[in-house]
Amino acid sequence: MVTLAEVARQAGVSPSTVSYVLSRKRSISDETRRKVEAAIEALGYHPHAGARALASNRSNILALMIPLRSDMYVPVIMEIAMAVTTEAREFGQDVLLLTKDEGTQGVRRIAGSGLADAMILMDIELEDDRIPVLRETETPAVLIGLPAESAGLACVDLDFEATGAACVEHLASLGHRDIALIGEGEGVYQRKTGFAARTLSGFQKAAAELGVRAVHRSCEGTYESTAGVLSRIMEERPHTTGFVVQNEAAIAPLLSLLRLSGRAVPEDTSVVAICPDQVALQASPRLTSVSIPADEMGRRAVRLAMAQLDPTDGPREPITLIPPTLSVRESSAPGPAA
Amino acid sequence: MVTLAEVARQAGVSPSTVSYVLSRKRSISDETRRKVEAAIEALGYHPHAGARALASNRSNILALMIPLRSDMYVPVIMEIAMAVTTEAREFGQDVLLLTKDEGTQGVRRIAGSGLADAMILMDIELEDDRIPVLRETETPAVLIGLPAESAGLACVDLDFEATGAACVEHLASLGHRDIALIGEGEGVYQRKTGFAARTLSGFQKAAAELGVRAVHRSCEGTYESTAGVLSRIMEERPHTTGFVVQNEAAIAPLLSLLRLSGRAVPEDTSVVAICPDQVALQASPRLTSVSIPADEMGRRAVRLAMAQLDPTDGPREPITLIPPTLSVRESSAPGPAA
DNA sequence: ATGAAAGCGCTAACAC
DNA sequence: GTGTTAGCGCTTTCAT
Repeated sequence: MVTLAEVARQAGVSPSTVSYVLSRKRSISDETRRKVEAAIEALGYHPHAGARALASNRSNILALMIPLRSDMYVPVIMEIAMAVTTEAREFGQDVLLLTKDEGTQGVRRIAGSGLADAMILMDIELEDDRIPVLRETETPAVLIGLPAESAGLACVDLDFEATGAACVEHLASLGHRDIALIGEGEGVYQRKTGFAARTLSGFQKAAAELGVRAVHRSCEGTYESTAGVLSRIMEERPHTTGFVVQNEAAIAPLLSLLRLSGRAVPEDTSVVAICPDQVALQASPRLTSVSIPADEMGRRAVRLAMAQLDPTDGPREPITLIPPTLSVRESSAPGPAA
Repeated sequence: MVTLAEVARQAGVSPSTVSYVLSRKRSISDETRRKVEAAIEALGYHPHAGARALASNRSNILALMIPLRSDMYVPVIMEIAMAVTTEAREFGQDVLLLTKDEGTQGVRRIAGSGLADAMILMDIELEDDRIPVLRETETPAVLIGLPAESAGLACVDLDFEATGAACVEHLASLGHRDIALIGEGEGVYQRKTGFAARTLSGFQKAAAELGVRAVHRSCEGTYESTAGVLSRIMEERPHTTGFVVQNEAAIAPLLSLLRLSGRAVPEDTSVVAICPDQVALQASPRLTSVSIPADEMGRRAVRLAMAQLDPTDGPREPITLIPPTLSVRESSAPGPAA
């Protein structure tokens, strides 16, 4: 193993100089810097992570806690994880992957061991039991999602309330008067993950304001359950011409079912999805959608985490709600003339 | 921060004793052990990861390198990552997430810094440039996938050759004489990831042996490309009654298209998928499939990695090919009587 | 069965 | 602009 001391010897300087060349915490003459860099290169030196963590009290690791098996659409989680990892590298940080089933124990372990400098938590429940531990241990942390009580915590999330409203507004502006929200599975609402409820709330408020008749049904996302939900909606509200789909798993079945029942999209029926762009683009027809900005959420989470570690103790903005972006594609068109 | 020294003082023993209680590397009297454990509990002590890594030359971290954006089905990657993480915890290890785009640099960085004790690499290409670096740096490593030259490397993968064959055998045994393989996108074959080619090879050999007419078409997985592939197959081989689908993204479009064209599954046409069980189960009808044993692959990879770290230097088995399991469900049925 | 003490490789005062 | 050196918290000989 190549050590900093060896690099120093090879370069003919002191160990601390090598350290300072690396950390840029003190000015170094060009000549010295060159010698050191040459030695580093020649020896293929990499600082020992553990030694550095011990001496500096900084591990340069961000812990990311993600759901083990989730109701949420897996690609979204994956995209967030990749965004976090990529952005973290920009700050010279690595990412440690933890599963949510480690729960409060996991948070304690990370906080206590100095394994990570900060934590990023996903799948936040309204009354998430990890939050008190975060507060108690004073671990720098960023939540992706919104808990009931977020005081003093950094949070990032899509503005789901505005998202629900945006979908209604789009359909209403096209002249649809009867619309339906095909939501997440029952479990998601009961686990109080917040986002589904917030979408629903925005959906209902906007519908009320715009005078649009709106129904909501939760849906498990299988072909059968989607078929059941769809037929119930069409029985109760035969004039429904607009659908908002929140459960990504239900998208394919819904399109397939509409096609089978002879309702053309977008000629007879409009569909607006809340899903990653990738999903909206690969469907046929390409879907009008509000995208889930997984990449941006992940990157922002990292930046908020880094801000907490930074000495420049700027006032931490408590909650970052990313405004929804609705992209009009091929699945929505003017509805029945009123 | 609670240190081992504080625990020692509180328990009235020496620091080394506390260390030995933790590592179980020396026998400790029951009484001493109890005192130490009580102190640990009372103080909420967690060993400092960096200090431990420095002193022991073991980080208790496994690095997992996964594709950033992949041709492979995302849920499979995710499931492997989760399996690795879960299994790693069983060995007291944590998982560091790296992206494949860090490439050989990433491998060098990890190997040189002692950040991880071993690496697990996914998305292995036939001539993967990370492999020489692994050899050169003598980093303990496990590959999930099969490179062209695997000498001296631990590998885990599904036996895709046998998988392709198993699908053919199943369809042949049901009396299908004309079958088609809807494969991965062109890119996957060209990037030489091996698994797609191995499946094809097994498919073709088995077909030849069993006297079944077989075609293969690559498919990007979008609705349009699936439609194109399907219509071309049906033009060229109108008697095709059996499909094997390897590209998971093509499953939903294929089922939808078959339904539209009036071919009932499984009455008129049989479909066998190569996909995670979860996907096979949520389709309608539930699909006969060879499952991708993501969980088992991840767990085995961890065990192989741990075996390399272990002093008990048992002979390392070079390649672990997991035999395919075909589960008969509702999408396959007897074909045309010959 | 337990203790004392020498590092592990790096950072960051404290010198100059 | 550079060197000297005292730790960081733990593991692990070497003693007893």
